[in-house]
Amino acid sequence: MNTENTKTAESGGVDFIRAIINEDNKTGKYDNRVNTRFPPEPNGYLHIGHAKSICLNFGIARDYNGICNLRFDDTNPSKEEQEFVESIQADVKWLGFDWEDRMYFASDYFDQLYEYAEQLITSGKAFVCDLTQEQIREYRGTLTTPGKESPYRNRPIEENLDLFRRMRGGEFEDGAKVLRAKIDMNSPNIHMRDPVIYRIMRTHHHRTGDKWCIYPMYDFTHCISDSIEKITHSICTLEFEIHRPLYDWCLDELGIYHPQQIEFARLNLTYMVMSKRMLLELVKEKYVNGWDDPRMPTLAGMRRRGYPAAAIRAFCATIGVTKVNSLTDIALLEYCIREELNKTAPRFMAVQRPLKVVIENYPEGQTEQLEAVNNPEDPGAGTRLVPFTREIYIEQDDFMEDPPRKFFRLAPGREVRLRYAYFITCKEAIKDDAGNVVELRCTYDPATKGGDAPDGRKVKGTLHWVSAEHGIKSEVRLYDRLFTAENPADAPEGKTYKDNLNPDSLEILDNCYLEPALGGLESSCTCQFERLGYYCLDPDSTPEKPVFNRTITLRDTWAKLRKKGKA
RNA sequence: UACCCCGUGGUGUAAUGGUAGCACAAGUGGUUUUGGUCCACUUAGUCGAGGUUCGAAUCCUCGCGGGGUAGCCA
Repeated sequence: MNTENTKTAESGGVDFIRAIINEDNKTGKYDNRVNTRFPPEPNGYLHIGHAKSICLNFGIARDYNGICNLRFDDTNPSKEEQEFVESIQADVKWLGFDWEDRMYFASDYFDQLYEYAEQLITSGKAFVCDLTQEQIREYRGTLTTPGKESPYRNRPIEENLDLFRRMRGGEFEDGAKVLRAKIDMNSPNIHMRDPVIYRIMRTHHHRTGDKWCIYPMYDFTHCISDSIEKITHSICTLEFEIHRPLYDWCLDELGIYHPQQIEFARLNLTYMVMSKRMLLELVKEKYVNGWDDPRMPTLAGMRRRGYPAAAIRAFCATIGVTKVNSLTDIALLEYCIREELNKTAPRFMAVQRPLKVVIENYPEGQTEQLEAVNNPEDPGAGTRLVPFTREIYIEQDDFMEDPPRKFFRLAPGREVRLRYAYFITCKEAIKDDAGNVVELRCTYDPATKGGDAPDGRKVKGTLHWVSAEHGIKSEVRLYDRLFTAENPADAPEGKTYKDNLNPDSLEILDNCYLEPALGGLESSCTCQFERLGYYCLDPDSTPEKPVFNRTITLRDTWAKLRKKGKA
C-alpha cells in the first residue's frame, strides 16, 4: 500500500488534503487505511463541480490503494428521485470511476440512525421539542445574539423516549414535534444551538417507501453514515466547515468510530452557473432542452456535447484542490478538451455553410478516390479514401470577393489547395439577384494531385471540401456559452442570473455536408471536422439525417485577427 | 456587526524558514497539405504595516479585502 502519495498521472500532485493523509499515514492514525466516499444527494444531475469531488475522492483512493464508496445522501425524500439515482451512477461510471460493490444509501441506515437517536436521548443529549418552526427560529437567536433554551429542553429522558417512539409511530402531525440535540444555545456557532436532528415528514421515499414518517437531518446522518462505513477522510465543500463541530459532537457523544471531515473549495467556472437550484430552473423553465443539453455544465450535458471524460479528469487535476474561493476561467477547461481531442479525434472533412464550386476543367461524371490521413498526431490511425468530383462544396467563409490583406483563402484569380486533392484557381464568382455569391467557377491543375505542386510552387491556403455528389446532408448544432456574464449568478440589483442568459447560445445549421466516411461513425466518438472544430453525433440523429453537435472549435487565430480588426 | 475560513502574475496553482516555479490566458516569431498541432521567446505576482530571524509567500501581531453561517435542505 502507498502510505505516502507523491505524484500520479491523474492527480495534479500533493494537495493539502493528500498532505493531511500523508501525515495521518505517518502517525498511523487510521492504520494506514484510506477510505473516502462520494456522497451526492439524488436531487439533480451531477455537474462539473461534482466531477472535481469525484476525481478527488476516487483519485485519493486510487493513489493510496484505498477505497472510495458511492453513497446516496437520501434523507429528504421531498426532493429526491430514482431518476437521479440512476443518472448519478451512469455519470460516475462515465467519468471513469468504479465503486465496485460499495454503493450505499443513507436510507439503508435509517434503522441504525434511529437507534443512535434513542441512544442520544437516553444519555440526555437529545430532546423532543414541541416548538413550532417559527418559534424555533426565534429561540435560535441570530448571528450576533445568543439563543434561548426551549421550554421543552429539560423534559425527562423517559418522556423524550416515549415521545420520540410515538413520533416514529405516526401519532403526531407533520411538523408538530422534532428531535433536537441538546448542545448549547449560547454557542457562537448557530449550528450548535440545539440543532434539529429528526423531523416528522409524511413523504414517500424513493427507496423506503412509506415505512418512515420521520427522517433524520443531514448533520445527524452524514457523520454516522461515515462512521458506519469506516470512512477515514470525509471530504466535503467549504460551506460545511461550520458544521464540523456538530459532526464531531455527534460521533463523540455516541462514542463511535470518528472519521475526519476536511473541507475544500467548490468549483466555480466563468460564464456558467453551478447551483443545483439554478440548473433545475433552467431545465424546468425550458431555457435549455433538459439536463443533458450540451450547453449545461452537467456531466450528462458535457458527454452529449462530446467532451471526453479524460479531458474532464485532466481538468480536475489541473485546477488543484485548495480552500480558496476561486473562479476558474472556462478557457482552462476548453484547453483540456482540445488537448485530449487533438491526440485522439479522427479527422474528417465537413462543410457547415456550403458554397458550390464547379471545377470547369475536371471531367464530368468522374470520381477519384483520394487518400486522406485520419489523424496526423497518430500515424497508427491510418488513412481513408475521400471521393473527389467536378462539383464540390467549400465553406462560405473560405471565399472573399474582395479579400483583406491577410486573407489566405480563395478569391478571384487566386490559387489555393483543396486538402488531399488539387490546387484550384478561382475564375469567376457567380451571384444571385441580390448580389450574393452562390457559386464559384474554378479550374484545377491535374499535376497537383494529392496537394503538392511538382514545380514547387506554394499556395497560402488549404481548404476543406466535400464532393457535392457524395456529401451526406446533415444538421449541425453550434453551441456558445450559456451566459454572457463572467459570473452569471452575481447579477446586479433587481436582476437574476437569467438576465445573463446568452440568447445566441444555440445556432442550428441544417444544410451541412459531410464526407461519406462520416456516415458510419460510432455515436460515442468525438471527431474533428478539419479546420472547424470537434464534433460528435447527437442522439437526435436519424438514418436519413445525422445531427452533429459542435463540441468546441479549433483555436482560430484568423478569427482572432478579424475580431481585433487587424485584418 | 458574532463566529469560522481564505488572501501568490489577468486566471488556476507550486514553493511548508533558504533561488517565487508551472499551467491557462494574452502577445511576438518559426515550422506546417488544418490560420490546427508543434517549437522558441515576451509580458506579469507574494493584500498592507509592523515584528521574530543571518534569512519570511511561509511564523507572530494589528489592519484591509473576499467568502461562509441564522432550513423541520443537503
